[in-house]
Amino acid sequence: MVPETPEPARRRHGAQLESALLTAAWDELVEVGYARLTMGSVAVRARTSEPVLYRRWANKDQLVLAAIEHHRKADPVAVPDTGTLRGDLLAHLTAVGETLSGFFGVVMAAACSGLLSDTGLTPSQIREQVMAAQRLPPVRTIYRRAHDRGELDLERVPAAVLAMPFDLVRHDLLMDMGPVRPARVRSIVDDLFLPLVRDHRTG
Amino acid sequence: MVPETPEPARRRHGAQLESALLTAAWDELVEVGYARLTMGSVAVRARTSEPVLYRRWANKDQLVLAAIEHHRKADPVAVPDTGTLRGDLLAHLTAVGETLSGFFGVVMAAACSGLLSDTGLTPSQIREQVMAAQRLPPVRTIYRRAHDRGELDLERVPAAVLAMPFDLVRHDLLMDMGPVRPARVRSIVDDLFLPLVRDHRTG
DNA sequence: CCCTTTAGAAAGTAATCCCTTTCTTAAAGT
DNA sequence: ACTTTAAGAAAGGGATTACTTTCTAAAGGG
Repeated sequence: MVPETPEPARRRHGAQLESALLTAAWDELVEVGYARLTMGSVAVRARTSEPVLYRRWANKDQLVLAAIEHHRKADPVAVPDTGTLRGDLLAHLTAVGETLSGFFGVVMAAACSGLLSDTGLTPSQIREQVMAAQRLPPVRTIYRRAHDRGELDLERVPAAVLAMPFDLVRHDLLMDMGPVRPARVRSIVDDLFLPLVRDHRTG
Repeated sequence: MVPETPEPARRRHGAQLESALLTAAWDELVEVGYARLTMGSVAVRARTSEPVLYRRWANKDQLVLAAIEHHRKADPVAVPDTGTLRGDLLAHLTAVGETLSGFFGVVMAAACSGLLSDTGLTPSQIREQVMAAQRLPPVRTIYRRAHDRGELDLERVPAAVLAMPFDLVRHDLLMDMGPVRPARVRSIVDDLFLPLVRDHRTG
């Protein structure tokens, strides 16, 4: 008689297990949202049990925050160097649109629906904390390079112009919850951003 | 001996009561968010009891949807006529920023955190349904008038340019959860929108 | 090969919350 | 004034869920 599914019963440990737990939590967050995510559902998805979660994170909020942080670090947004301001912007905005697809929506929803209970932070504080890392740093690099090439005068172009492409991509991510279409990225760069920069050319 | 707070025990009825219930639900939604809004908390805030709510709405989701709809109808966004494109835009964007402050964030959070359970709609469908009315109509009027005055050539200005001011205001509303600062509105109009429109002047 | 650690299963506790039922009585309609 | 409707209070059912407790046995370290 054949034993029914011997089931190796391998146990994961340490970093490997922790990563699996956080990935399971993130997937659950994306699929059903913060409110309907339960410790039980995360445990089942990770093929483990609840105490394994509670040994690592004190409560649901801590787990969700860790999952968000883990996902952000796992998928860094590319900052390519194409040699031109237009190329850099197209590439980076596209990367942002693809990598962060879903990210903002999920974080916003979590931040506004109940994440504030235990942490004691206001929704704004959570948003600021979680999104801060994505907001400015990579942009600066691109504009700096363009400035050094003479394509852009950082002193004369208004800050609102520099922020606008990223504000719009963020807007689309929040509103449509999916990746930003390539035609839209091109429109942002060619119809909106570049004409405004040309007005403030050095000279 | 004075009777301790005689408490007139007046009962509200019909439309007056219903409006009070929906207002209470909206306030609760803004203050604690969808997840932590309970039928009990709404009843207490409205100074009534839960059965009064259940006689009108079958469940929490229906109540929340009705509250959102009620709030939207109660505060229509103004579309003033100042005589110039710039004036119209400044006035209308400011009105949007004030009137819809909190609105988008609350709706997004609700739509993404649990509102989809009973309705069976996807988050995108709910967003589309609730936000559709605010997205395009008033804008057309303003641009139409500007076109007729010769300030704008609707045929030549890219759609992305026309949508941009409203996309940005919506972005700020979603990110900052508060009214948009006047300086920001001016910057959107003067630093971003008008320069782009000037490039496509008739003639 | 022993020993420490901890994964994973099972079961349970306490609290919350949606929603219902029942009853009294204040309004509205005629 | 009389009837009908529904507001408001009180109490509870039933389901979910965050979090705990206990126990067994598998992994890793020496």
